[in-house]
Amino acid sequence: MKKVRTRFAPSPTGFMHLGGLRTALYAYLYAKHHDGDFILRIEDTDRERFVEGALEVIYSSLLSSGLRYDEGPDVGGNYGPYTQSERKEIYMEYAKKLVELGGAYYCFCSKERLETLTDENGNRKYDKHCLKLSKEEVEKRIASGESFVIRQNIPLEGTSSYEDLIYGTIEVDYAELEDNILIKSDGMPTYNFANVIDDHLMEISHVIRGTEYLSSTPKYNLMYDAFGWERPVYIHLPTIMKDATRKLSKRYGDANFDDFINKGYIEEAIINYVALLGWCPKNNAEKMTIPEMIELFDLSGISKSPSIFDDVKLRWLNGEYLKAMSDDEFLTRAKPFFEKSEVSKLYDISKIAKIIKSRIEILSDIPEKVSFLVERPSFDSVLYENKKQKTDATVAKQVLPLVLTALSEIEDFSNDNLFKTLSSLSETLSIKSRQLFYVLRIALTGLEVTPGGATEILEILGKEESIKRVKSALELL
RNA sequence: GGCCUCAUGGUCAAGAGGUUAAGACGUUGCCCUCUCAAGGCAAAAUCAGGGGUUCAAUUCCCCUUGGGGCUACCA
Repeated sequence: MKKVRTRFAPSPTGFMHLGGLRTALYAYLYAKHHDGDFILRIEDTDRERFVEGALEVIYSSLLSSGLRYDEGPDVGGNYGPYTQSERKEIYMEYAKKLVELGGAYYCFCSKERLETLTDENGNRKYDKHCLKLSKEEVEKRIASGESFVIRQNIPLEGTSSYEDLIYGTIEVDYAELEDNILIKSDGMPTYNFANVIDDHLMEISHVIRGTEYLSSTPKYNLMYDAFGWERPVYIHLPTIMKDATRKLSKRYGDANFDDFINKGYIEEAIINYVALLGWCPKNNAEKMTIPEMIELFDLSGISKSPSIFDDVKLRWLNGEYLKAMSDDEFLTRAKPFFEKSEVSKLYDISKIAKIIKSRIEILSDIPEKVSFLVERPSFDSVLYENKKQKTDATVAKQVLPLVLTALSEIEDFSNDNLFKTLSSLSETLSIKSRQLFYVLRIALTGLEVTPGGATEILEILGKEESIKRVKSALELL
């Protein structure tokens, strides 16, 4: 059996689009599931769209996502070069061959003339005007330096048909297709041409890409046929949507991998979530590692309809990854986000990390969650009032002074010890420990809701700061 | 407009003629609990509409409606 070779062929736009990332992931999973190769090819034939640093974005996003490619511009391989702009001569050579085979022809039409071809609906279809030019005339005009393009010669009638592994049989009438440009006047190929030549030359067995190519694939097949090449297997993927009517767009930052990383999502969670958009493994697994996905990946689980990107679920999944991390790993990843706040200078962030891990979904939630540790609170005493806990300012007034003395006598400010000592204090006061902890927590933080309980917060604040805070809370009462 | 294509809860989705129509996120409630999370339990919520085919359609066919894509010297 032929070796499975899939490819991811992004154009260097400066972003790693999440839709593109999913396409890359599926191509990778398919290849690896079948012990095949995954290839990266850069489609940079549009020179006007060149973006500085865009290649690095592609390389690093793929790598940090765990999608290692077997061949590519920066890792080499036997089918290079893997950057289309470096393959210009190859395309020209094959374009000329296609002209000889009758599958394409030179065209000298001016932009002005093409515009006269526009119909009442604003659509334009080339009229094969230059197809009737004799070989001699074409040669003469090229020799004289006239600018030209090479167009695909598509039959005027007939129907083309192919099998897509997701969508089934696709039939399109040739009459619907235009004699689109294969080689531009700058000598560069268009996507329409380059993808065919490269996929064949690089021996890509399965072409995995978005549905935007579903209806133009017949054009590509025509070329495979004209050259006498075997067509690849096609696997078209449904679109990822922002909402019911809009695609995920790079523009708005809702589709950009790096933006998600900067917001404190972790790579594994993004990849995992994106894998689930349009694919459901046989065992219905949701949280999966890449090796597990490779094992489970199957085309029958891929859906045909577009799916809407749900960042609420992504956040949840990211939270799952966070919770599953060891404390050390979490701390390492969370550190940059702690450092966006003053807390990292004032307290032991490893202690904060422990209590916060299960209370955030993305790392960028951290600074806001811990800000109360930086600023000593000022608050109204109504905060002490809580019906369920049976507390209010009166309870606070009664309990807090005694807690203060207790705190100043405690040497071991560990959570366990604080809990034990203060619990027994509540017993001697014959109040519920939860009442004591509630008012203490309020006194320490001035917040109705905090990450962690009173004793955990005491441990983080330390003896000195804790006492200061309780004192100042008493003054406010 | 033409062509291609899609359609199960709010979202991701399983199910491929006979099911009490899975599961997850979210929502709501309860339990646990030093607040909140986390964790546990439970509940509400779906087959777009209309025709066929069939003993039987969410499942097959057709139409309608709605969504997406293509229709570039962009990919």
